[in-house]
Amino acid sequence: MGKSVNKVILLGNVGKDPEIRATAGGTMVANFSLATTDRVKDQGGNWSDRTEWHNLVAFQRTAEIIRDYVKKGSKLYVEGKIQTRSWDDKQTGEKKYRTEIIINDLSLLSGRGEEGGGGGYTRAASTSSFDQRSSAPTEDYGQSAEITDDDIPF
Amino acid sequence: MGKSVNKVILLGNVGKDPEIRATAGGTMVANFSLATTDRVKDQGGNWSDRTEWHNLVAFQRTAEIIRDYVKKGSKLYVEGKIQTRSWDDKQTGEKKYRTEIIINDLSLLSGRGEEGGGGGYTRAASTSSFDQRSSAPTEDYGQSAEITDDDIPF
Amino acid sequence: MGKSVNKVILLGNVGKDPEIRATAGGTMVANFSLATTDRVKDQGGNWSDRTEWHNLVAFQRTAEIIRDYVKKGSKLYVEGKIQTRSWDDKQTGEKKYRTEIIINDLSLLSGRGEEGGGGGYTRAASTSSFDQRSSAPTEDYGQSAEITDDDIPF
Amino acid sequence: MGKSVNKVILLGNVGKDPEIRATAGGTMVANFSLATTDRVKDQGGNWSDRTEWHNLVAFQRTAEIIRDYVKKGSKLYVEGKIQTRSWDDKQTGEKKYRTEIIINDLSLLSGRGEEGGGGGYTRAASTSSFDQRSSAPTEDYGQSAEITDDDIPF
DNA sequence: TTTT
DNA sequence: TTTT
Repeated sequence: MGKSVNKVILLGNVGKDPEIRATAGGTMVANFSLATTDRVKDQGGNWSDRTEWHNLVAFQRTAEIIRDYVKKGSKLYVEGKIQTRSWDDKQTGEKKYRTEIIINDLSLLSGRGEEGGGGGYTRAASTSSFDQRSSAPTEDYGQSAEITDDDIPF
Repeated sequence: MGKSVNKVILLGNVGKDPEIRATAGGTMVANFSLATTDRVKDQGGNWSDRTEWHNLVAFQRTAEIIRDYVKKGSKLYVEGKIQTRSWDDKQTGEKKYRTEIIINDLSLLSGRGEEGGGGGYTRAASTSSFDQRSSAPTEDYGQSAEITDDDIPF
Repeated sequence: MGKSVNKVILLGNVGKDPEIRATAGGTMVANFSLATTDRVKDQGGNWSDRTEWHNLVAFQRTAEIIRDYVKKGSKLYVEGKIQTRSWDDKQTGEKKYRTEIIINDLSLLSGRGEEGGGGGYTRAASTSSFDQRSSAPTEDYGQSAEITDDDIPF
Repeated sequence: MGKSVNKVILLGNVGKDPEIRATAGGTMVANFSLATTDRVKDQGGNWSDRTEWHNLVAFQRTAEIIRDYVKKGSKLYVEGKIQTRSWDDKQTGEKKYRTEIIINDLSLLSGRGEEGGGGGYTRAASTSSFDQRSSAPTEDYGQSAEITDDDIPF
């Protein structure tokens, strides 16, 4: 039949310091919210910003990275999937839903203030780096490779 | 500061025929659910499928395309963004949330039964098609371009 | 510092039957081309289609799946990363480049003719499926959850 | 038939100050290279970094943004599509290929040194911001909404 | 609750 | 050519 795809890409800012817990079974869990902001036209036709808050969840090793490096205000790139959990509210007996993004991969782009533009989580920087190409491809194409109006795709 | 990113990519099957409406202001709206299925390990360590239902919403021209071509069972590729709306429940007075995917782009991959593997919505098939290259690039590289163990990135 | 991201998403049709090989080291490799088609405005201001051919490469288990299920004409969803290899042309002594998409994940959306709209590679369909919700969320929200003009994000 | 998809997502660092030109037809064009770095296992089984250089191209308004805000060292998030141009080399008569990423959308994440962690290109910050939800969803779910081992998707 |  |  072919697999399905459920993929989310977010780039935004963390709203609060993450909450770190462990389940009864001992799995590390990190919970936090991430804001993305959209420019939208409101009813009056004016542009304004609309902030969307996403509930993010990470497990195990990723949860540990979040515990160690992610704070309120951190700018984050996240890849994940959408998952909606449901339960019956004890008070009202109603079914309730909560949609969360389960993080598969993340990249810390910056933190607040003291962290400046860096301070990431990459463990044990590698010592050797091998590029297969010695020179930049930018240099090595002739006159004929220049983009002309014919190449413009619109 | 840099913009934020809120992007969703889904590939799955439509749960029911879409509901098509217009708002009071006359904007066409399409609502439907899309299932994606994940292979997960359950508590017993066995693999099983977990189906996730996503609430999709489309507006205007995209809503019309959905009205005309999308049915229960259709396989769809969708690009969109996550949006959570909230309101106060009239009965209980509680705040309720509903997370939806606002569709930006979609591709109909197949319908049910009679539509076989085709029958999409692309309007007015183009008559001319210009490929810049006449043959598949697969052919045109020499012996030295073959992948060797050194090229394997793992 | 934060990791970087190199991600490609393609949905298109396979140009020829894949070539399957093994490296000297015994790693299975699959090579094939995939076409995606863009609608672009040409110099005369007319809309036309521009087909882009991508060089895809897969290794190991993914290469085996491709060997078994992917054919000329197959419609495929692919996730991967961009990689450019280079070598010195034996004839001219020039540096040559070849950009390829290394497949990380794929979904077979249909095959040619006889396969109709299905016949994928998912092994051993699962017998149990647990949805946390029994019905489509589309049903279960009240009047107040309906989208109004105020909810439209443009 | 359904449309195809050709989408690239990159997050990396700019290798040199962009080159800004205009075509004969007056279209603004920006060219630059972006590095992404992958952690790969080499032949000896050791982890090392492999840097991939991508050729990026932007047109019109996006080219102007790049001219004004993107520099050598800038960290960038980019969305685009893959395009391979070809031409006949005047010297050797051989067919040559150059694969480029045509930028559709970008987000400046930071520059070097003096730019600190900000200084983006978003024009005319909006004055009003309307969130539909007054309080964080993080707070407002009961005990039963907590993630347990049953909720963990692996 | 974030960020500019 | 970048970045840590």
